[in-house]
Amino acid sequence: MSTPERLIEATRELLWERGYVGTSPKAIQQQAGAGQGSMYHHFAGKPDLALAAIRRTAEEMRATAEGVLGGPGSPYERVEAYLRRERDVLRGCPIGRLTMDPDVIANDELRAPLDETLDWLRERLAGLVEEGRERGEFAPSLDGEEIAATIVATVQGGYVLARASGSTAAFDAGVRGLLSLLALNSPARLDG
Amino acid sequence: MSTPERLIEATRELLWERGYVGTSPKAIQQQAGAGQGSMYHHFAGKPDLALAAIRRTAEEMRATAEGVLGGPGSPYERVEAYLRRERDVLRGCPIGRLTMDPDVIANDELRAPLDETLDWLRERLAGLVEEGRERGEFAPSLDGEEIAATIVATVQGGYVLARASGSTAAFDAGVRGLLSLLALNSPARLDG
DNA sequence: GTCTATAGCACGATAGAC
DNA sequence: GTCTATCGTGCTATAGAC
Repeated sequence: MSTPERLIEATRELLWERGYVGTSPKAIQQQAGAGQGSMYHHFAGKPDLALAAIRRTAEEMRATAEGVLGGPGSPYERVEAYLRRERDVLRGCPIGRLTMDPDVIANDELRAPLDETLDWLRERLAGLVEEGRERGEFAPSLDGEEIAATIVATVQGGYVLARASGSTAAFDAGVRGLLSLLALNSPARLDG
Repeated sequence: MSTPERLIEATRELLWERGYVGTSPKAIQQQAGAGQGSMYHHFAGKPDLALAAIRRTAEEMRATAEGVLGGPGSPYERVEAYLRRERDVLRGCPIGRLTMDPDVIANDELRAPLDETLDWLRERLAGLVEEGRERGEFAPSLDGEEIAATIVATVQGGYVLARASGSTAAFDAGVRGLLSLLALNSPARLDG
């Protein structure tokens, strides 16, 4: 792996683990096995490197989500697959966690990938919910964009509950609760 | 206000704004208008001061939640009042945001208040949901603890969505979506 | 109780040799 | 491209005068 590659990967790991404020250039260099001068040769500085890392993580997250949301099954089944997909729950969401970082939020360039990714996810889910509503899988009174926001928020908040308690139980409970609510008024769903 | 008081309040503000990793003793001293020696006279160090600040914020959050959850109205109405209560959405949750702080999660003493507070909140809501279910306000198939986890997660995740987008819209959408799901199978609720 | 002084180290970045 | 050296600043904390 090339040095810029290793620097980006090291930054991705550290941003996930410790956030932007908690990640130092020195730590990145050590994790990447690269020297000081090497890092500053390939990147303008910490914000520049973080931007590359965040963009890659955002792309990866979109691809992972699309893999499930664009997969087989009815809209409800795909939403369920998204909610139940395997996650490193106690590590949290590598994109969502950055929203709590003051220096990321203060920098529009760093914030943009977060906004775009979560916005894309909500719109993707909203379309799926609308489709499911037309099929009678979801109650007609539901609003696709609102339910999509609830779904994404439940996942993001699930990470918070899990990390606070040091256990994945609360995340799983939140997901099960949401699925039970979504299954209401959906006779087909209560069969299985 | 006494010096220890001012130091705790300054720490609460900074922890909310910048998290534990992003908050320095120097910044605390400046915000509190206290000197270096003064801070170390009253507190053992940054973790000790943070613990006092976090405990106070946790207590305050419990009291605020109890004010709504223990208020007037049916269980559904009290859950709705909790979800719709005024919040400083773009600032995020002063307790929830700390779960993304690696140094807080690594320190059991600092993590404990977060765990206890969110756990209390979930149990309080779970009891309310169970009560509402017995009254026919919520579907019989729902599980109190699961729905409680979904409610708290929706709020915590709503903050994430709001901060990513720089707007409160997504938080509000998530709350409306959850309320519409909770109102399903509750004929009384669809009247109004 | 509060102050200033100082410690030892890490921060984020630049300079310039190789 | 990568290295070491260095910069000026800020970190967390201690010491000791007042």
